Amino acid sequence: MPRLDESLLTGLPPFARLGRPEIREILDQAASRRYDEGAAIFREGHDAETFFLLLDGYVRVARTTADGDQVVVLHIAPGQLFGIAPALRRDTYPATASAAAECIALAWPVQLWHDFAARYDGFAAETYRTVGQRLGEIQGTLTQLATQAVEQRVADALLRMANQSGRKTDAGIEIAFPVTRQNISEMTGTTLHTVSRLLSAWQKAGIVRSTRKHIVITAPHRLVELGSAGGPES
Amino acid sequence: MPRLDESLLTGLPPFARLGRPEIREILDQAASRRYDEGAAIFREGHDAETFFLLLDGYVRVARTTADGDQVVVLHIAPGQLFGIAPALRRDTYPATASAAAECIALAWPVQLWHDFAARYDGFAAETYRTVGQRLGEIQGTLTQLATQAVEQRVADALLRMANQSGRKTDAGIEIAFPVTRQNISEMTGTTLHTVSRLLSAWQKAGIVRSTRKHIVITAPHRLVELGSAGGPES
DNA sequence: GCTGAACGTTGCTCTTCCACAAACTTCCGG
DNA sequence: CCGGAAGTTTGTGGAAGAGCAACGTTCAGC
Repeated sequence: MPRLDESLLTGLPPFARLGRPEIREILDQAASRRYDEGAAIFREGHDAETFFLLLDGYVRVARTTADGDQVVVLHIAPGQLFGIAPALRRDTYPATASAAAECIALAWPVQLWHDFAARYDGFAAETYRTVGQRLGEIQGTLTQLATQAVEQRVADALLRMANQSGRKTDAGIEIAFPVTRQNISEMTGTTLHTVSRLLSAWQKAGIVRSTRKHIVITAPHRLVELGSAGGPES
Repeated sequence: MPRLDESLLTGLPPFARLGRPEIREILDQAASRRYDEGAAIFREGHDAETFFLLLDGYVRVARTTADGDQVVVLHIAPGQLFGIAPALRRDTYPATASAAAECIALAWPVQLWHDFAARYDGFAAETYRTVGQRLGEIQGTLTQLATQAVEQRVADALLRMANQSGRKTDAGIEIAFPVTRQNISEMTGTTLHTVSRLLSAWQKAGIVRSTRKHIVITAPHRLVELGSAGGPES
């Protein structure tokens, strides 16, 4: 296995306060793994044996209900830790993670988590900051699901993805990983049919352009109007 | 102020591994506070200056949307820590907490949190376990909201409250704190009207008995049927 | 014992969105 | 180049549940 380069970790929040030697130590204990698009990284309920740092790609975290429905809880962007069950003293993963696009991740055995937390300054703090952010994000999604209409939720879901992973192109903001209508429906608690209709309508209105698994937002401001409140008030 | 008795904390998970002298230390730094039913304990977005342990009563944690809707995220039962923003490196509360029933809580200034975590064995670990549990709970609510019909969500909300705070009476399981239809609708993302109709129907069917702000579940198993799957499959 | 406020019930209407269905397009492997 | 799989589009009911409205009930304060 090629030796991993230290620049992979420098600058990332959990390791921000560390010097090269510490980063070297951490890297030397990591395994690098690759996942094809759609591949499962870990599954809900399984023993949490590993925690991860996403180097490249996007990870989708989802839960499955008793009757087989999927609900997408959040997305992980490059540079973030995930599968951090040990930080919350869980010995089992609370959700399923799969590669939304082809992914490269570093993996460490859970036992090392407490080591890292004890030994490396800022590591635990940053991890918990991340947990806090995700908790907030999930609460936000919950709130939206409870109060907003479908159109607003879908608009917001698009904007959230664009914010977290948007690539600016000449045509507008492009969501950087493959997304199906089905995926979006799983994020917003609706059906792929409804999502398809909304996207078609928005495309006709010039707000988005979409092809198979691929969405570009051409008029973000109009989507914001749709999402945050409902139609433009009188 | 009367000196607080050590028995208040012995046996509670965050302090389980501590001896009397440590518990004494912790208590001596605590302020005891009382809140009337409905009183706000802290508000979303305000500076997190204090964290709490609920001794008696029930706390409702909610978020408010831009257009004034409330969404109840979870309930806190006696013996649990809450307002633990510092554990997640937040300097502001992510939600609003108010007393669902009259409450007695211990309060400490946030600065002490890191002290406690560093000095007292098991304190941080137990706190994070709690965070993990709540995260799981919220994910569960999210999943339900995204996939289940209103009737099932309301049934489940009742059962959750009964599980967490149920008092067994001769008539059935009684929810130990005051709940309005409005409250339930805020937990389930529906309207008080719909909740009222459901409760009426269930009362006619002999599943619950309810009076003003007060609910007794007389046939929990039938509610479980309603919640977990939908009507009894052929 | 009144009065007003908070809480609860119920009927009706109307919209939203799901369910079902069928066809079409894009993509990939052989 | 062909065939199938995966993803998408569009149409047509129909049902669930929100919105609106009006009225009834319980309770606390004076």
